[in-house]
Amino acid sequence: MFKRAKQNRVFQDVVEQIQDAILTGKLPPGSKLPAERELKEMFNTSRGTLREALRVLEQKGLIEIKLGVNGGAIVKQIGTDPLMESLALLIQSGNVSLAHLSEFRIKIEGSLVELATERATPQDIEKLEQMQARARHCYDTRDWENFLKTDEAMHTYIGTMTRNPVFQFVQKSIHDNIHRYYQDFLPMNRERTLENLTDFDKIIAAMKSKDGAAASAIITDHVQRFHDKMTGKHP
Amino acid sequence: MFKRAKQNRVFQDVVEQIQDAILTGKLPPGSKLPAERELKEMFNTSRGTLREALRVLEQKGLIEIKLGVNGGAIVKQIGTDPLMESLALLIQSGNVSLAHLSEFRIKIEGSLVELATERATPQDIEKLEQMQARARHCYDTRDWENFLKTDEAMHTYIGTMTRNPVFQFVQKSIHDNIHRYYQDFLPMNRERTLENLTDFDKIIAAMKSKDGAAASAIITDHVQRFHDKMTGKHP
DNA sequence: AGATCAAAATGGTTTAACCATTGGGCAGAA
DNA sequence: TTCTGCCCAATGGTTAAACCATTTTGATCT
Repeated sequence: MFKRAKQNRVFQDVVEQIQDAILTGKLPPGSKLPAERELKEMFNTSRGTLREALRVLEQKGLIEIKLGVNGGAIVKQIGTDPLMESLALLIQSGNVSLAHLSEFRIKIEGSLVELATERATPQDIEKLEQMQARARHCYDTRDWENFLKTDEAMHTYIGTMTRNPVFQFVQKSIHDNIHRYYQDFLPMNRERTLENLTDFDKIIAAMKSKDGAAASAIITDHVQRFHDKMTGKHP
Repeated sequence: MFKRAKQNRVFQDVVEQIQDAILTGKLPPGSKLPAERELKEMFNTSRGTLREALRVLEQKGLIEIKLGVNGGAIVKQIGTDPLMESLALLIQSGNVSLAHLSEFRIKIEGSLVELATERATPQDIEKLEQMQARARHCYDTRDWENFLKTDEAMHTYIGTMTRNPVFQFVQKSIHDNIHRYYQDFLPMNRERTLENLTDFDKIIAAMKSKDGAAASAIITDHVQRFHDKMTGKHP
């Protein structure tokens, strides 16, 4: 019949008011909030309490705080950073294992490539081919570090080709979190890089012929092989 | 050559130390931190600064703070709540649309059901059939509210059948965030509920015969139809 | 003009006090 | 004895005032 009376901590009220103003666009990204000593007056609270509210907003990724004169709280463009951090916490806590993540990635990357193939423009294909050429050059000159960077950039670019930020975020967060823990076990040798090159050749070819199913199958297999190698070395 | 010297705000150092202790298991879930006035001495800092650190840890979902005597900061089991909150922020900010979410859901739910089918135990099937019976009873008595609850419970249960928390989290967060904004447009009528019942009949049958591809196709179509109806009413 | 330094604005930290909530214990009534 | 009501102490929540650290601005000197 009755709901529990709301526990009202002052700083939470401040957080809600500012967050509301940001989400409704009254405080657009890039705009600066008044100085702490002014805000304190506006909210009729103490500086300590106000600062607790700012800490929360900062942690949520809604504002960024700069030092010095003309410093202060600046409204940020909302991004995926806090999401990534939370995910990393989940993984580090052991509530989610790398095997779980990897399994998920294997499934999702197939769908992602399929969607990317459907929506690929000629410019996209061209861009991918340029990147693939760069990767091949790295292979020829045995520049493994840049090969890895290019490889990652290609995966990321395929993510943007979906034109769907959810796929992009999920791919990036899964990829980052897997590699953060696996990179020590990444043996970069001729064999593996060549395999990578061949796979991407096939994927680009499948995309060119608009064969989403084929592209999906290739990348699924590609990611699966990576998964097997890593779990083999790190059981 | 040199990295920028780290901006060391005192409260950040406190956050890191406590977070470290939690993640390494030195502070297991359920354990209680010392009182603020003790922690303040241990870290050799002021209470205000210490409280800023606690606010951050609270926002990260690592601790929970209780009031009164015997109150204090209690280490929480790390869960998906902060992740869900960040995702909700992204959606509310307009950086991610419901169409994006829904498209993602259509893809992921298929993979999820496929995996669930592979791993379904006879007990799982039995559980699903019980829930389906309950849903049918709700349909017969026109109890739409409980029908919806049962429907959601079945989706969630299929998520747990994957035995992979990543699938479970992604499914739950996507589902929650879609329904939070769509529920006003949910017309619960005989036709739609019957359709739901029929779909689940088919899915359970496919699971029984271990036909993951079929189960996947059915649920994908199911979710797609939901998506079309919602976007039709709310373009 | 350019270099140098001082001042002011602003976030970061400290201190000390008081308020609010909660749980436990104690005294008195039933 | 047992229940009720009250008070007390521990603990988080809030306030106030001061000082420190960083950074920009601009005035001054060369």
